[in-house]
Amino acid sequence: MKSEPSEYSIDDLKRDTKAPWYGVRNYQARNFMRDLMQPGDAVLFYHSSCPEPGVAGLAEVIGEPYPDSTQFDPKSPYFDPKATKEKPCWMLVDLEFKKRFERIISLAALRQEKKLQELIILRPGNRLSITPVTQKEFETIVQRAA
DNA sequence: GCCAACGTTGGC
DNA sequence: GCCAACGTTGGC
Repeated sequence: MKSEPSEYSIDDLKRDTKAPWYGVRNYQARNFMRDLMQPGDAVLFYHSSCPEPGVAGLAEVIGEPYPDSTQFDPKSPYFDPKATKEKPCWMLVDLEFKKRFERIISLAALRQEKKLQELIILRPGNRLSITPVTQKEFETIVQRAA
């Protein structure tokens, strides 16, 4: 899951311990979250749009997906006039902090790893803020942090 | 349903 | 700040 550290970083999650992942407004990313995520799932926390983009740590999904309340709030930048409480459009999950890597696993390092050639986030032009990762990809990345 | 214009993302 | 790659919007 991507986040701009100037908005919300792994250190923010460490401080808060838990956080709702609100503000996803892309259908494909929402579908991954809604259809694939389950409590207990491990999450790679990725810092984007920053001096050193890369995987900054680990989190865990701690509940079923549920409606993102910011879509109903006219004062929120994530307000969506098409959404109603009867028919919510956008979902979120709650995350719990697990680990902050001592060093960021940089995007450059991810690109150098042959086992990660299929990683969605490395595909040209990919901008999705939430993407699935295979078990092997996950293990390869976590090993790099050791 | 097509497509041009526009907005956003995100690395560099 | 630039720019490529998308996604979204809205006229037709």
